[in-house]
Amino acid sequence: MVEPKSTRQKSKTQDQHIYEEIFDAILEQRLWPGTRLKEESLGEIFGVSRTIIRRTLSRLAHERVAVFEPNRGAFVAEPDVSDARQILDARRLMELAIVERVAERASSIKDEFKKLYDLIEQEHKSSAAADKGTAIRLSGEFHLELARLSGNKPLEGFLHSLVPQTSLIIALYQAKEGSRCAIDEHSRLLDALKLGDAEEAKRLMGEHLDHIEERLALDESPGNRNLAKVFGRRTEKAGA
Amino acid sequence: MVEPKSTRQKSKTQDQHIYEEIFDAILEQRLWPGTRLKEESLGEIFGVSRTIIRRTLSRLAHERVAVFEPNRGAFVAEPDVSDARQILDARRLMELAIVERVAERASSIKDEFKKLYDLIEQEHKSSAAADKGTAIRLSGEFHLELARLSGNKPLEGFLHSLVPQTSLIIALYQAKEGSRCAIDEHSRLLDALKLGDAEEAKRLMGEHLDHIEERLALDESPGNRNLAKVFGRRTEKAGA
DNA sequence: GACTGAAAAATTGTATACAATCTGCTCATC
DNA sequence: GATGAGCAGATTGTATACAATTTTTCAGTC
Repeated sequence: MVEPKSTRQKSKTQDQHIYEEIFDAILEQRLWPGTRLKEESLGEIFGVSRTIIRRTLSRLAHERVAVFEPNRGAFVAEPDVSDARQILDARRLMELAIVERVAERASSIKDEFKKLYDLIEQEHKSSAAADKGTAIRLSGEFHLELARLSGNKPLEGFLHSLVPQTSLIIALYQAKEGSRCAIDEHSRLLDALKLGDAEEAKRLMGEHLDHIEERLALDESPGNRNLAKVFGRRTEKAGA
Repeated sequence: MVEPKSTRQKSKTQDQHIYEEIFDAILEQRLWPGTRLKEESLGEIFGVSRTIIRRTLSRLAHERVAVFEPNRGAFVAEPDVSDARQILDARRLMELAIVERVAERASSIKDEFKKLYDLIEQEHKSSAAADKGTAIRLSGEFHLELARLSGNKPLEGFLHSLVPQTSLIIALYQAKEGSRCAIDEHSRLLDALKLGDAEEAKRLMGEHLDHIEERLALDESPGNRNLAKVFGRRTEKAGA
C-alpha cells in the first residue's frame, strides 16, 4: 500500500480539500456573506462533478455557513442580528468550556502546545505583513486548535461550525477595525493555559470575546449598516 | 398556492421525513449501534433513489449518529467508551446552558410550555403501557423541546445531535434498567423552569443527568458488556 | 473438512442525463 | 416609456448509468 491506486481512494481527501478551501475563503473573508455558490462553477474550479460539490455545500449548509434556497442554489450565509447574538452566545459558552478542559489537561498534553505557539508566531508575521486575510484565518485556527486540545470531539466539532459563522458576523457587522491586540490576548491566554490556571484562562478568554463583540454594531437602530438585510433582499454577488 | 404542484416541492419535506424516521428509530432503539444502513434497501423503503438516501445518511454521519466506512457503506455509530464520556460531558454542558436560558426567558414564553406538559403526559401513558421504545423517544423529545425553547438555534442544533448519540450510548452500555423516575424528574424540572428558578432547574437537570450516567457501565474493566467493541468486530445486522 | 484463490454478485462512489424551476430577455400592448 | 406575457437560457433537483471496490460463492487442493 504505497500509493492510492485509483481516483476513488482520494475521495475522502478530495472532499476535505474542497471543503477546507471554501472554509478558509470564508475565514479570510474572501468569500462574502450572500455570495452565490454556483455548483457548476465550483465543479469546474476543483475538477469534479456537481455530485461532489453538492455534498460539500450540503455540509456547509448543515454547519450553517451556507444556506440552500430551494431551486435557487446555495449562498454564503448572512446571519441576521438575532442569529449573530445566538451564535456569539453559543460561542462564548463553548470557548469557556474548552479553555477549562484544556487547562485541566495542561500537564498531560504539554507537548501539543507547540502548534499554538507556531500559530501565534504566524499571526505576528502576517500582521506585520499587513496580510489581514491570513491574520484573521490564523486567529480562527488558534481557537480551533484549542478546541482540539480540549480532548472533546463533539465540542471541537461544534466550535468548528461557530468559528466561520463568527467570521461572517464580523464581515457583516464589524464597525471598528480591530487592533492586533488579539494576538497578545492569544499569547497571554496560552501562558495561563500552560500553567493550568483555568480561572485565569477563562477570564482572559472572556475578555478576548468581549473585545471581539465590542467592535460589532449589533444594535438594530435605523442607521444600521446592513441595509440588504433590513429590506430582506439578496446581495447577489457572482460566485467565482 | 394551495398545494405543492410537483414532486420537487416536497423535496425538503421528503428529506426531513426520511431523516426523522431514521432518527426516531435510533431514539427508540429499534436501530441498534452497528446496524448497516444499506442505501438501496432504504431507497426502496422510502420510494426514492439512492441520491436522496445518501444525502440523509451524510447528514446522519455529520451528526455522528452514523458512520461511513469507505467503500463499505454507512452504519449506525458505535461510540466507544472514550466517545461516550466526551458526548456525555458535552451534553451536560449543553443541557445546563439550555436550562439556564429557558429559565431566563420563562416569563416571556410561558405559552410555549404547553408542549412540554403534553410530552410528560405522553411519557406517562407510554410508560404505563410498557411501551419502552416510545417512552425513550419521548424523553429525548422532551430535551429537544427544551433546547428549542432556549431560543438559541446553534445550541438546539448541537443538542439535536447529542440526544441520539446518548441513545446509542445507552443501548451499548446501560447496565441497570431505569425506573420511570425520569418522568418525575422531567416534571419537577419543568416546575422549576416555569418559576424561572434557574439555579434549581440546573440542579435538577444535573441530577437527572447523573441518574442517566449512573446506570451506565462505562468502566473499561474486562468484564465489560460490549464484547464486539473489545474485539473490534462489526455487529453486522441486516439493514431493514 | 479446512484453506486458497478466482470468478460472480452485490454494493458503493462518481459522473451524467433529464426534468423541474427560476431568471432574464424580447416584444406586443397600453 | 412602462407593463406584462411568453419564450429561451441557465441552474438546480433527482434518477440513473457506469466504474471501482468489497463481499460472497464455489471449485480445487492439501
